[in-house]
Amino acid sequence: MSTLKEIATAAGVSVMTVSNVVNGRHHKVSVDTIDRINKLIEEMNYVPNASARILSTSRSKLIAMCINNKSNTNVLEDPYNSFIVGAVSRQANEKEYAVLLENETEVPKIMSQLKSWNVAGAIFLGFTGNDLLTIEKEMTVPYVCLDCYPESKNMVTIGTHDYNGGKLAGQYLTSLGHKRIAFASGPTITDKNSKQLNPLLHYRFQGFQDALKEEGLALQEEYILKSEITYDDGVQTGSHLALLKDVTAVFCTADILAAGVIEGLRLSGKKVPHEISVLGFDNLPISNYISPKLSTINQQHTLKGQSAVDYIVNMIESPEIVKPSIQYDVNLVERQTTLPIY
Amino acid sequence: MSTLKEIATAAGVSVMTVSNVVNGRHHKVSVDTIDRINKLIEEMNYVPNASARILSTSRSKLIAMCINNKSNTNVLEDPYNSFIVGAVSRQANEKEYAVLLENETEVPKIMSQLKSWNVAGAIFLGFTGNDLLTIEKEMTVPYVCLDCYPESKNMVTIGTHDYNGGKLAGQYLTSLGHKRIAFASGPTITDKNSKQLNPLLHYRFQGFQDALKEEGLALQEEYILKSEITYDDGVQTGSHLALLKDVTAVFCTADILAAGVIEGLRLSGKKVPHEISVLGFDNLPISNYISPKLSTINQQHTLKGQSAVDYIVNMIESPEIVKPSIQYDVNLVERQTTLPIY
DNA sequence: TACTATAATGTAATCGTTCACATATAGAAC
DNA sequence: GTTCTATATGTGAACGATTACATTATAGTA
Repeated sequence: MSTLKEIATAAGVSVMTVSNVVNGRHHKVSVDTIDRINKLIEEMNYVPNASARILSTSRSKLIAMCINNKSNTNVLEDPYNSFIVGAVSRQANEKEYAVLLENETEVPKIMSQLKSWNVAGAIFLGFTGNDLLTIEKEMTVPYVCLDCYPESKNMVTIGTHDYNGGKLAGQYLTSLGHKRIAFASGPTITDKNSKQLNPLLHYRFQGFQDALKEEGLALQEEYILKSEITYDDGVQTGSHLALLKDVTAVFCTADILAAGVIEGLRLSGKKVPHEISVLGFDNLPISNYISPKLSTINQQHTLKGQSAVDYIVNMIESPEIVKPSIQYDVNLVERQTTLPIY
Repeated sequence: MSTLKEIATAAGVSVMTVSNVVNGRHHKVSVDTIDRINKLIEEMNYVPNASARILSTSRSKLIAMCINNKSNTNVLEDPYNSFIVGAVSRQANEKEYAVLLENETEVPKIMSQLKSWNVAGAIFLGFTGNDLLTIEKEMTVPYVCLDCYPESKNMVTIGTHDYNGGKLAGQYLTSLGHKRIAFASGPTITDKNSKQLNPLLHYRFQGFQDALKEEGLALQEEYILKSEITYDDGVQTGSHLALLKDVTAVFCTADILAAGVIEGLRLSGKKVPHEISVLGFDNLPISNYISPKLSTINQQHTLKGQSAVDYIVNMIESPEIVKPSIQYDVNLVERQTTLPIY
C-alpha cells in the first residue's frame, strides 16, 4: 500500500533515489542510502505498483493465456488444456511473469482485453481458421500459437508433429500385423458439414492413412468413424465398431475417445486387446487409469506449455534472437491395449 | 492503441466528454456527440487502458485465482483444481472481470503479487494452517477461501460439507449391509508426522467414523489405510486391501485414489463390486471412465467455482450485502462399484 | 586556484484515465 | 433585462511510477 513517495519521505530522499534502489541501479546510489531504503521497503511493506509501471513504461510483465472457447464451455475440464495452462503458469512464474487467463468466446473481445491490459505477450491455444487470421492481423505484441492450424509463415507456432503421430500409429499397428484397421476421430477438415472442424485431427488422419498406404493397405470408408471427441461418443463408436466383424485394430485420435471406444467394445463383448487392439493419442493420465492400460502416442504437453512461455519471454526480452516455429515429435507408449495379430 | 485524448481531438471535444461516453454517463452528453464519439471509438479501435484506470481510481476489474502450490507442481494436472479454475474463469468472464492466475509457491509472494496488480478481489483454493492466518492478516481486499481449513469466523469460505460427505459414505455402505469397511485416504490432520496434512480428509474421516459408530460399528485401526492421494498409491492400497480378508467395502476419500484401489484389487484377483465394494469421493470424470464405473459422493465443483466469483463480485460491488460462508452439501452417485452384501 | 570528472541525488514532464469542480450557453421565470 | 436553472462541455490535479536531464558535492588533476 505504500508508495515510492512515502518511502522517499521516510528516508529523506527523492523518489528517484528510491526508484533506483528498487530497480537495482545500485551504482547510482551510495551504499548506506541503499541500506536505509531497503530497510524501509521491508518495514513499510512496499511493493511496486504494476499499473503505474505499465502506464509509465508501456511495458508489462504480463502474459495472456488464451484458450479457444468457441463452444463456451469450461475449457479446463479438458485435461489437455489444463495440462498446458498449468505448465504455462508454472514457467511464467519461473520467469517472473504474471498470467492473465483469458476466457472470452470471441476473438475480437480477446484482442480488446489484451490491449486493455497491455500484456507483454500472449499464448494462443487451439485456434484455427479465421480466428487465426484475426489474431495475426491484430496482434501488436509477441505471441505464439499452440496447436493452431493452419500455420502461417509469419507467426511462431508450437505444436506436435501430428502427421508423424498418425503415421507412427499406422506403422505400429501394421507392424503388429494388423490389416483391417479402423480410424476413430472427431470431425476433421475434410468433413464439410461439421461445425467444430479440427485440423490437428486431419493431419493425424493423413499420417495414418499414408502409413497404411505404404504397407499397401487401403483405409476403407466404413472403417472411418467420426464423432465428437468425448468418452460417451467413444462408447457409441466402440459399439458400432464391434459390429464391423473384420476389424482387428482401431486408432483413436484422442485418449478420451479411445477410453470410450474400449468401454463400448467391452459392452459389446469384444475383448481388448485379444480380439481388437486399441491405440490412443495424447498420453493423458486417463490412459494409465483405465484397464487395460491404453497404448498411445505420447505428445509433449508439458514441454509445449513451457516452451511457449520461453519463446514469448525471449521475444519480449531479446527480440533480436529469432527462434523458428517448432513441432515436437511424438513417441509410442506401448501399454496393454495393443497386441500382435497372431 | 488509441487514447481518450486522440478520440477527443478527432471529435473536437475534451477528454472528459469522451470519458463520459465511454463510461455510459449519457445524461451528461448530447445525443449527437455520443453518436459521433461512438463512431470514432469504433473506427479508431479504442479500448480503455486498464492500467490508467486502476492508477486513477485504484479500482480494478481483476480477480486473482490463487491455488495452494506448496508442492511446486503443475497444480492444474489435478482435475479437481482445473474444474474449479475453469468454472471461476467462466464466471469471472460472465461478470466482466479478468482473472490473474497466481502460481507462487509461498504465500507472502502471493500477497505481493496481489498488491502489485491491485486486484479487486481474490479466491484462495486449498490453503490451510499458517498460510490461512497470513492470508487473513494481510488481505486488504475482498476474498473468499475455497476448501480451506480451519475456517475463521472473519473470512468468507466456500466449501463442501465434508463431514456430511463422510457420513453419507458410511451410512450408504452400512445400509448395504457392510460391516467391515476400510477407509483409504491421504494424510489427515490426525497424522502427526506427515507434511501434507489435509483437513478436508479429516472431516470426511470424522463423518465416516461417526456413521459407523451410529450403526454400532467400530472402525478398526488396520482398516485405516493412508497414502498420498494418487492413482499409484491407490493401486498399492488396493493390493494391501486384498490381503485383509474380511473387508467387504472401502471408502476412498478421492476418486483418483478409488480408481487406483480398484486396479490394485483387480490385480490381486479381488472382484469389484462382487467381492468388495468401493466408494469414491468427488465425482470427477474419471469415476465415469473407469470400469466398472465408480460409485461416489458427488460434490458441486462447478457451483463452488461459480459462487466464489459471485461472492467476490458481490463483496466488491455491494459490500453492504454481507453473505455468509457456505458449505455445499453432497449427494450419492450410485454406479457400479457398490453392491449390497448379500 | 581553477577546472573537470565522478558520484550522489533531485526536478519536472509523462503515461491514460478519473475526479471534483469550473465554465459556457440556452431558454424560462420574474 | 436581469436572474435562475439545466444542459453540455471543459480544466487541472491526481494516481505511482519512469524517463531524460539537471543539479550539487566531492575529489582529482593541471
